[in-house]
Amino acid sequence: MKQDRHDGARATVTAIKDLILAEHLKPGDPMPTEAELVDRLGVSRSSVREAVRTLVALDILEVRHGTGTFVGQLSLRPLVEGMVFRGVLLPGDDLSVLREVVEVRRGLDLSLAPRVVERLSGAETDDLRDCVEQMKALAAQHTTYPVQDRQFHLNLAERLGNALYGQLVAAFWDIHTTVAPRLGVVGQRDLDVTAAAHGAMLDAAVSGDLEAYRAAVEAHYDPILRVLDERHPAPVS
Amino acid sequence: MKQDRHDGARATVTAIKDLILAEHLKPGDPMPTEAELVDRLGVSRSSVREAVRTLVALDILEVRHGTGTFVGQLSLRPLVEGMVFRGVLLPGDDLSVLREVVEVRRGLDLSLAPRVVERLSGAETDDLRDCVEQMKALAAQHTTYPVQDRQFHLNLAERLGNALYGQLVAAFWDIHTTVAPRLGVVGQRDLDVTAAAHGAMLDAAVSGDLEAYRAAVEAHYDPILRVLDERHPAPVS
DNA sequence: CAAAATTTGTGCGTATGTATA
DNA sequence: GTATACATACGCACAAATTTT
Repeated sequence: MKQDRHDGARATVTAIKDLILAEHLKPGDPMPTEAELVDRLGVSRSSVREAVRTLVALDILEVRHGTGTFVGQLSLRPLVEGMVFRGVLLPGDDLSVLREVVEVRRGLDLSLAPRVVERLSGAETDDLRDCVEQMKALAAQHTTYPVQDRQFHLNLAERLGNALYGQLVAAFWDIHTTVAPRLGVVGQRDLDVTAAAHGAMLDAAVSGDLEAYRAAVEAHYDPILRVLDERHPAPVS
Repeated sequence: MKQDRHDGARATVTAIKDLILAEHLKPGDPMPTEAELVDRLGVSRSSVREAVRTLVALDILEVRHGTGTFVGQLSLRPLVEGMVFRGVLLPGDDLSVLREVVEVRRGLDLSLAPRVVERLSGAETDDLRDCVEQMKALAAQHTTYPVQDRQFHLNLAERLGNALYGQLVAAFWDIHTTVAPRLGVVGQRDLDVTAAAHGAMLDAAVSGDLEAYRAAVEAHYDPILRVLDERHPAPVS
């Protein structure tokens, strides 16, 4: 080892990670107690606790008060937390961070288009159909539908055989919907347009029309991008 | 408030975040000292330190020993660290995590294709040309070229007017190149193919040929995906 | 160059809150 | 309800790194 006695912080973090790998622990498995980690790693309680804090922040560990420490779910929650803070800290004159997030969301959906169409053409789509119907009904009452919106994109991503894609879609959905209200971007007026866009995406996908699906995705993100344009001209067309 | 005296951990984290927002601090700005945070937040030094650890893990804070604490760069480093650990912890029988990462990289590049072609057609591309030439030269000597590879994708993303896209591309490049060696995925035999694919991407972009660019992106990721296929059949075509 | 001041890093003891048996 | 095990919080003392005097 390069550092036996010193540099406890970083060394302890990697030591705990190595321990997880060496014991072949999986998400949800129990970790040794703090006291046992102190013994096995040869560092103080403070160092162990601070290292555990670091790993909890990354969702590599999970601590349940009074119960114990467990291997975390390795989710993208750290990405969401960091990007949300970035969004509110660096709004920019043109809400640039929020714009970039929306553009990434559109890019993710567009890059998934071929697979979505392939998977959904002629398939069972009751869950997605339900989401769209609820959205349209709520839009008619001038009510927002965040739950249905998120569920729609999640159900879509779940059918692709790539869990990471689904988690990225969900993560940027979370970032978007958390940052937008804090910056005063509401966009309540386009509820009908957005609900209809979801329906168009679904219709295009089940009928196997790739280009129509791509167009529907564009229409889905058009309202929010126009709201951002009203505040400041887009840096790109 | 539900927790006035207790729950110092989470409360202190948000208190520090609120402090950054209230003072309008930007990345790189100095933070109050630990002692001052103890006074202002009314919690113990241990709590402050653990909260700071959490924020350092998210790159919201940065600590320099003996100097002080500063606002962090809010980068995607936490995403990289988490995904790398996920990649080595959950390799799966089919190296599924690595496959998903590569597929996301391809998706990002494909979704950027229209913009790249628009921006590069007839533009100055000396830096990108240099990268490709160096790659080809190194490939001829059967040498890997990770630096040139990363630089190519970064230079590409930098021209798009969306910093987040560039950081995502760089982050998943880092994840890919960190995880692949640990799982024994080398792919040294396809150095020529990959170098040529970069050249083809550049040629297609400057000539404004969107479809040729898309094809070159596919060719770029084809070698690594074939290597993954050899170990286990792909879950999707 | 050297000493002092400042700031973060580490270790340890103790008291308290919380979940489980 | 009680006991036990565990995590959480606090405070102090000292070590290490950096900047300033």
